[in-house]
Amino acid sequence: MANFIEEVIERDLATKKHTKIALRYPPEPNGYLHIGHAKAILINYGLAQKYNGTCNLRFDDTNPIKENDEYVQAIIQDMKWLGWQGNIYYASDYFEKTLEIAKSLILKGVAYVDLSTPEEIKDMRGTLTQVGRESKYRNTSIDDNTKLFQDMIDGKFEEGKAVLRAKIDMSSPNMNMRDPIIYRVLNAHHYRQGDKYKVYPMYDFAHPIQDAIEGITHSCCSLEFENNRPLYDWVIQQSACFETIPHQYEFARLNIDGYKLSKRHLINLVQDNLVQGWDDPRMPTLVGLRRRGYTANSIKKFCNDIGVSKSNSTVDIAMLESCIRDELNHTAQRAMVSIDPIELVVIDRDDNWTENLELDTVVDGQTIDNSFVKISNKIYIDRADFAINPPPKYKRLTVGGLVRLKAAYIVKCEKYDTDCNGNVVKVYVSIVPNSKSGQDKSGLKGVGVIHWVDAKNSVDIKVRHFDKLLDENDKYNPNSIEILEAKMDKDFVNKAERFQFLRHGYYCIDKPVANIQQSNTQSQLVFNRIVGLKDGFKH
RNA sequence: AGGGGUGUCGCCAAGCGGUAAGGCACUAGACUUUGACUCUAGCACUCAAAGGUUCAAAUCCUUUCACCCCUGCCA
Repeated sequence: MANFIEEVIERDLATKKHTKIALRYPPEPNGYLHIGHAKAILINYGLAQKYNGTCNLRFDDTNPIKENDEYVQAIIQDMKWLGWQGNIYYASDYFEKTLEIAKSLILKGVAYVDLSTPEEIKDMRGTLTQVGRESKYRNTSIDDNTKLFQDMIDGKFEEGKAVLRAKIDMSSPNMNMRDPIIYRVLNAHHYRQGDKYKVYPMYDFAHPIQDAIEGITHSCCSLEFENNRPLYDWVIQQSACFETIPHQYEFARLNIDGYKLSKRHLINLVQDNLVQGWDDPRMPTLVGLRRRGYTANSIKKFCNDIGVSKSNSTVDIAMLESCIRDELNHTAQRAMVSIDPIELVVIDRDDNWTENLELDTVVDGQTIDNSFVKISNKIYIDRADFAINPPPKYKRLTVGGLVRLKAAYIVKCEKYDTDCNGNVVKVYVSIVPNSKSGQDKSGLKGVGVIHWVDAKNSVDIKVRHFDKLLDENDKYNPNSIEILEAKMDKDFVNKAERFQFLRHGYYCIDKPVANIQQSNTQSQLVFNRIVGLKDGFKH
């Protein structure tokens, strides 16, 4: 089952239009990559792999004002994390060639220097329903244009005083074809080229040239560039100096319900300190997702599942969650962790009582782990696992009720203590005889099971639960992070990075992504909840 | 004198004239020492709408409607 781009490639390969395909992912280094970029990366790199081609990483660094090396390094790291391999190029390395082509267009009479003000140029462009007007500089002689452009290159014009324009059609219904600007004067320091250049090419001019230089066969980008394709083709055609003629194909960008996938928006969240940084676990950035605990494989699976099409769509976050659950269900270390714990005392055992119990993990009928846990007469259970007035179908501990302590015994609740506010602080239970896990002769069936943590063997941890960063009005959701106190068996803490905390969900030890400075350094162990378990309990 | 795209289940998405794949979500049940996993069953007589062509239309034609993109010296 091939998507529409694969169909094009298969046809091009079958007709020998190309014997080998070449793709590229061309980010501007002006921010961190997010999961929407992962989709684009995986489409391009995935296509290259599937058809035995190549996929370059090319930094589209034609606007020095917004770009820097921190972003370059971060992007390289994220690309590699996703499994990409290939060559790295920089658009700014092509500036000489780009300049040369611009000069040739002047010589061909299809480019001219316009000395109009930005306002005049905007005014002359017309509107969506009105044709534009031709600039008075449109018919300057080739010699004068050549000299004028050299003056631009030499820095003889201030910013905004001169631009190089392609001479196409001021009455085109496509605004991009109304004599688009292809070079502008910029007195900015370029993070790689320094102060070498005073003029910088515009995306529409530079991009097709970059593709052609690298021999790209299929230039895949997102839908909003559809209107730029005629200009892309125009530049390639007018340049007339390339062996391979690249073609542009557009696909819909990713939208996820409850998230806003735009660099601009994410950079604001970081700058406004609404999040801790680019790698905040709530962020849809690749570094954020990674810190949250998502694996590269789960993101690949997700991008594969959502498909490639040209229709604008918004994917349910449940699809992403399903991908990581599916993976971690088979790979995550299981551990019992008591969140918002209350004390539970076994009244018919003394302080010296201890047993070593076997905790098996069975998934899909397969035993994937055997661990051991100690128990004593003082343990912790979740506050939510005890109820004085249980709701219907409650399968946990109630006054006078029975429940099995996972991997241990069935216990009966004898009594409980509350504090002055009526909150339960301690629950007392007795052990049902002959009910030990694995050798149960009690004859009791259908008893609910809850997890627990041995008090003597426990360590305090914090767990962080996350919700959507934005509310339904796209405003910051202050409840997007919740920090809870919990108890964990200290023997399990270092067993893995990613856990399934039994009956809770999948968690990952919090570890700031390298390269990114982290403001809060906690001495206490912190686990991020990647995603909760599906909950079949009908409340 | 506007142009370029897209509309198939709650959400993605196959389908390319021969009688609506799949995934996610959801519902019911089985199993269960995780209310998880797994299993079983259910979930579009209909493809934005209306006409038309055809033995046969989501697929072809016509008209209409809705949504997205384009008037940066951003990419």
